Amino acid sequence: MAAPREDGLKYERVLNALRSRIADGTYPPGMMLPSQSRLVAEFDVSRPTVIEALRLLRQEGLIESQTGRGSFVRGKVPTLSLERAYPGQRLLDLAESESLAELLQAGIIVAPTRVTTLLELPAGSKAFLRQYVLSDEDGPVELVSAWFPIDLVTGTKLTSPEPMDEGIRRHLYGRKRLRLDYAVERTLARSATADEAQVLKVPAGAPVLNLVVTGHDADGRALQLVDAVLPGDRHELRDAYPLT
Amino acid sequence: MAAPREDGLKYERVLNALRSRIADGTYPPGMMLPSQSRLVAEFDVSRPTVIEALRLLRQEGLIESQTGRGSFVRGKVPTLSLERAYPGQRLLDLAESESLAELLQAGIIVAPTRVTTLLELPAGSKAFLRQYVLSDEDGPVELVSAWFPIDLVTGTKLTSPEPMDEGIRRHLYGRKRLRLDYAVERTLARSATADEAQVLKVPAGAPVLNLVVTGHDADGRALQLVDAVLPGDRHELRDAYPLT
DNA sequence: TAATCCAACTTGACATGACAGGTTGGCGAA
DNA sequence: TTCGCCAACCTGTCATGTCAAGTTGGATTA
Repeated sequence: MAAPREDGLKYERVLNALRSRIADGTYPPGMMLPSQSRLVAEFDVSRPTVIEALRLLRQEGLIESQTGRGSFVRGKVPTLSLERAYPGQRLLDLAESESLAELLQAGIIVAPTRVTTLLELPAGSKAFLRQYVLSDEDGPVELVSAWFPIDLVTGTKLTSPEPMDEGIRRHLYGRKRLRLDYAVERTLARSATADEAQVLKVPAGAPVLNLVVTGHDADGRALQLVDAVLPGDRHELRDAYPLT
Repeated sequence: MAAPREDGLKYERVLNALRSRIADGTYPPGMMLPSQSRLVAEFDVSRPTVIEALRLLRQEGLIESQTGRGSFVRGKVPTLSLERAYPGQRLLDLAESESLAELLQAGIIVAPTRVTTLLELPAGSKAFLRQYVLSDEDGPVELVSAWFPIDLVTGTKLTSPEPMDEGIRRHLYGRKRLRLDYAVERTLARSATADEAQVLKVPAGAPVLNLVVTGHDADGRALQLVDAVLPGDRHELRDAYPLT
């Protein structure tokens, strides 16, 4: 009666089965799923287990349920969505695995006002900067600057120009007991600076999309700022999600 | 033992109580919540009910749970997040309640390529456009264009220049049985066109942030396109969310 | 024929009980 | 003193059963 721990969780088995039936068209959009009691019979699990699987499908936007009627397949949200919804989340992760990036500089320099403001540092103070460019086959597509308050990085491996062997987050937690808790993401359009234009190989003053993401600990203190600049006319951010 | 339907659901009572204790600092960030069994005793509900409340708190990013240890209060995500995560969702809603907006035009005109492509219409075809400007005390801040395929709006009240008395979505569903199922959102930076510059009162060619949101039905057909242009240097999109 | 009522389904909300497996702190042995 | 073991907690998962409430379609009635 208890739990077959080996081959995965029961609600996951139901979840995966239903998800793939939706994906391969066995249950086309608009169709009603088998009722909960029917699923109970088919998968030989209890109703709460079925309900858990349906809840997750609903959360993924794949189905919707109406009491008294049933659960129905929704249209296909072009995958991705959900987990990778926030571009900024990708950026914070990126600062950890900079595999395909070319490091431009790593060092302590005077931070621009925008950075000191968001990191809550005194104006004119210095901060640690790691900056790199991401490219695809057509050339540079993204200029990423990761800023850290100095007191966070002194005595850590962040200051060395070599790639990090462990993630930044784990590193900060190990050394300073600091954990990122939430992020604030700002999106704006502006003209490229001369430096940016040169690195990204766009005309000076060309419109660029600028993402500024700050990572905060549970007390609201800003621990990290990642600034991404991408050429506005050549790249766009795309995101898909279900409507309710 | 069954259900006091009148005064709200039990898991909601627990949820609200815990949420307000987190909000008012009774449970400060980092603190461990009372264990599930303690909450069962305090609220006089069953454990599944407590678990449901905790699940929702976790989903809101307010707490995090570790098996074997307990549930812990996370830092304050500056509210909003969650529901209002997608700027595009706001835009699709906006097209329904255009209270504070000034209507610039409403009519059928030849659609630009970008619009016909995304709405999957033949190049050069006409489409229905409703266009308005949103302003705040400093002047115009957003130029919004809502496009619809012609066959969707003929015979509906959408073509009249008066504000709609019922929402666009409900209207479409009532007349044509069409339901928006998911949205695709694109964010890019570009230079303002002459028209846009004039309406938004920015210099010609100034960088603008451009959101293009398409609403699709369950079959993937694009039913609606909303294009928002905002002056890049004066306004930014901001979003906050928990990190996991 | 048309309106009404009801039985059969369906989802949602809970209670109770049970076991698995991670975490922690204290106690006793080396 | 230090290491290792173990009992006490804690969350996660799952089964079984109950009741409420919305929906639907067919039988009954006016």
